[in-house]
Amino acid sequence: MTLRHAILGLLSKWDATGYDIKKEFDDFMSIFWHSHLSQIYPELNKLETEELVTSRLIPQEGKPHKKVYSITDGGIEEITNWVGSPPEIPKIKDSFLMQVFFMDNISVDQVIFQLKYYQGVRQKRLDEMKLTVQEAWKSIKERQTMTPRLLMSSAVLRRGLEQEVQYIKWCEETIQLVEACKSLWDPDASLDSVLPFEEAKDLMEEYFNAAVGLEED
Amino acid sequence: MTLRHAILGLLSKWDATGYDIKKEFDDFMSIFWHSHLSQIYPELNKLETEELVTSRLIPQEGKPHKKVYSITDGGIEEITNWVGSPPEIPKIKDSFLMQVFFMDNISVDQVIFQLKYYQGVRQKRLDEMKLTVQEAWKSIKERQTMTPRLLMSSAVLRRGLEQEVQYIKWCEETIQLVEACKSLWDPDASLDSVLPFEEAKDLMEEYFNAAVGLEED
DNA sequence: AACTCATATGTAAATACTTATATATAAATA
DNA sequence: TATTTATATATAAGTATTTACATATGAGTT
Repeated sequence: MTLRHAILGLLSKWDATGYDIKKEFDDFMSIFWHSHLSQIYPELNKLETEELVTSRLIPQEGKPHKKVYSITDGGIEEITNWVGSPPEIPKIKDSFLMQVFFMDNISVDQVIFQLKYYQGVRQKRLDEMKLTVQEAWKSIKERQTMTPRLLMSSAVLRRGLEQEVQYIKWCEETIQLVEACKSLWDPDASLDSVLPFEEAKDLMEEYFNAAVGLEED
Repeated sequence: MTLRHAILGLLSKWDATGYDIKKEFDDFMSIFWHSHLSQIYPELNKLETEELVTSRLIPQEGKPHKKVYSITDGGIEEITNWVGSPPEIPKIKDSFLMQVFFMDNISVDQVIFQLKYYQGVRQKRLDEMKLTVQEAWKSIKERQTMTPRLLMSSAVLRRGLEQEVQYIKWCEETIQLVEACKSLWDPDASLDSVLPFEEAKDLMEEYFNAAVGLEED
């Protein structure tokens, strides 16, 4: 039921085609949503039969015709109600964290490789996002205006950015921890090469305290 | 295709019933995964026909019988391959961030209310998680042993914790920003009560820099 | 005494989402 | 020149997920 609100929310800002909506999803909104055209088009149809949106056909030369959707008063009411309704904690599906959770099944070197690889992928994403922010920031300064709309989308953008920054930092610190605890993986290690528990404990405490105070007694 | 890996991963640690797996999902694994029993049972059946797991019936007195699943060599191979396969950035669906994105449709007071409410919900979740960590930590110190398995699940746990901490901090700082920019919402405000652009710009810059350096020129 | 919760396994139906296919043209790239 | 990409809409088929239903018992709560 959230896809309809993603669509209505966008149409409360501008008129748009299904294709436009998809581009918006893939661009800025990818921080918190995604969807395929094959899901967007039927949803727009449903919204039209429910009279939350209306459409008009716009013929184009050389390109396929456009079906431009506009929001109705009913649609505005629906999206406004939803935005003000009690928020829920989204149920996460993070397949990489799941891989990490089961990484005791592979070698330390593989673990470190996976973490480094993922860190790189996230870094690339962060770099792209930073470019977007800088462009947006430039145009805001040129226009010399600040609006609630800009404010709220900036809040979302900051959340997206800091999420990337923090994931990268987590990768880094986890690589360090695993590197320091390497000998735990080796069952054939001689006793003096095995990590003593006290040392592991200290490393872990440091690792946790870098992110959250555990205030334990 | 990830549910099967969640199940196989768990069965690579211990034998379990579908019911046990569901509890594990709802408990520790909720940081990165969730699923319903009505999806877990059919998936276990599929895994059995593919010979990645085997099952045996265990009758119980007073309670329904148990169907305990064990992983096979084929299952171990499958999960090991998957854990070592190239990780992908999960596509996020965060309906709260979407609500925030469209919050220019409601009043400032409602915006602040929504943010405060969500912060509270997240805080409650963090408090629960902290309790779990403290218990786990106590038992680790009692057992005086550290293993790759414990290490990797600790890494996931830390990620979960810091995610909560950061979301709470984001709520706090966003509330402050919105509070400071309140006058933007009021179209009837007299000119001198409207937030000047320069002031808004400074507030925004501070807001972004608290999380990420934008290194702009 | 009636209701809810935890244990335990399942099926059925409905919804949501992904992947593949179909059509049509212009522009850009290999 | 052939392929890919972008524009634009749409359907079909398959997979994944959620919600509802069905059954059974013991323990705890209202």
